[in-house]
Amino acid sequence: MPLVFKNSFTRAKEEFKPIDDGKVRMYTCGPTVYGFAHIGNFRTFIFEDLLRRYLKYKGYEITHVMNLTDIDDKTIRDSQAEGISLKEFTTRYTKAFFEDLDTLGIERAEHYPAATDHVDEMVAMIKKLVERGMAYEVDGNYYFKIAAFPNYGKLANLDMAGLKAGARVASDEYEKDSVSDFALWKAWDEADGDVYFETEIGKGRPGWHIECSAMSMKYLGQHFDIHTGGVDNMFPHHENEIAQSEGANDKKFVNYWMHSEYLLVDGRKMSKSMGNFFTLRDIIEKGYSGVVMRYMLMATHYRQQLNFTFDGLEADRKALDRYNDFISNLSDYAGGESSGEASEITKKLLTGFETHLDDDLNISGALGDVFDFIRDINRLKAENKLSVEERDEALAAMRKIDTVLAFEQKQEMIDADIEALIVERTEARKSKDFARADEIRDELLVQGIVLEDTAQGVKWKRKV
RNA sequence: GGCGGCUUAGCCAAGUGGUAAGGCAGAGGUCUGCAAAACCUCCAUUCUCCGGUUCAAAUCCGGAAGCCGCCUCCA
Repeated sequence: MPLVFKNSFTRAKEEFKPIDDGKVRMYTCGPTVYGFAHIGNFRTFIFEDLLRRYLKYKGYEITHVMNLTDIDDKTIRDSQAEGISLKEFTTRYTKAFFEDLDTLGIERAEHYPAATDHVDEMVAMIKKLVERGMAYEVDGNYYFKIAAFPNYGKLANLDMAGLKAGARVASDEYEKDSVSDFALWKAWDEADGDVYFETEIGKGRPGWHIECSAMSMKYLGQHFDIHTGGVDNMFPHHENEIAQSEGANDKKFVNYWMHSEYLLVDGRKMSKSMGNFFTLRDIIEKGYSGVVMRYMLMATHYRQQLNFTFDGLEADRKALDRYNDFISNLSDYAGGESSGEASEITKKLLTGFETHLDDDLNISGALGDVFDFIRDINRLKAENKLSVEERDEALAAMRKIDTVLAFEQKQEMIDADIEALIVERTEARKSKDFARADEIRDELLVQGIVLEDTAQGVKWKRKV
């Protein structure tokens, strides 16, 4: 089965063929580190994690770059409001961002270049664009000349000639040749305070779009395989990246563009004024673990809008329990007689899982295969028709697909006092003191420990 | 005004021509302390509506309704 992706640029599903055999170079638009990232941001990062992990599963060697935007209007404004340096301010939120990635089980990219560390590369690129007649300077500001790039608008399918000069164009940009031209470099002004770079093209700071072009080129070359991001970045950001990169290099920039759809909350785009705005930290504080959020953000196909609700999160918690209970209970299973069916069932899981993910990361289909497998193996187990070898084969398959899903919860050691309570409860049950036993169980639940009385004795797990 | 997407069971969600995956909820059952947890079984003659093409349509074509988004802050 060939691996197929929907390419936003051609608007068609295409077989994935890397530029270099067995290797994938991909770029992802990362966060602007001026606050805690919200769950909509993480929907995109989870999609990219699924893509990355599945490419690795398929045996590709990945070079993945995610930029950190640590300079822009918002970072400057908010750091000044706090009276701390831009660096101190963005370092705080960069650290928080990596903590959040860990919470969600998102695998690290190979490179996380920060914009402020790559101003030289951006300046070089701007100079090149000016030399080639693709950019011009007005009062220390540099703009990209869209008229010099005939393909502009091709990604977003916009006809620039038909665009109206809308009310949203800022009035202070009157000096541009065309309202559509975008800033590559912003000359220093008083509002920037001590935030500026002294460079060959003057004192100022880079625009947002140029950083992704300059940094992707530095780490991935002028032409690479996959560029991802949220749909809202398609225009103008990615359109501008194409214009800058191809304008500077005269070479195709990216082979496959992949965009993830929006996350909505209660059917609407998140906004602070609507009261439906959540950071990952808000969700964690409400008692959900990162892996539940991971499941929710991942379980709906990346090109479908995902409506976030707490009811949905509860349902996902249960589904995730089923996944983890299966692995845990199967690991504890002592094995029985083989019925000869298990190998076929396990093979079906792997085939189905791969066939679905090969089809533009059809995760819902893949999860359907996983839950089919869980039911089929549980049935054999209930009838004692699963041998030790078959059990291990099934577990190995689950571990294999979990390198992509990363849903499995390893049960770390529990505290001595919790252990003592579990022992006390077992004693209480022996002496038929069920009131005390239930009291202890409820107490442990508050601490996030769920107990299960099985024929082989008591089991515990952490609530996810 | 221009461009794009979506509408499948109570909720979430796969399925792009061959007769409706999966999860949650619900019902029944196994185990058990008439418990919890876990596990098993059942649960859409039908895919927003109206036409059309076809031996065959949730899937293709035309039309209607509703919802979401993009058109220079935005994952």
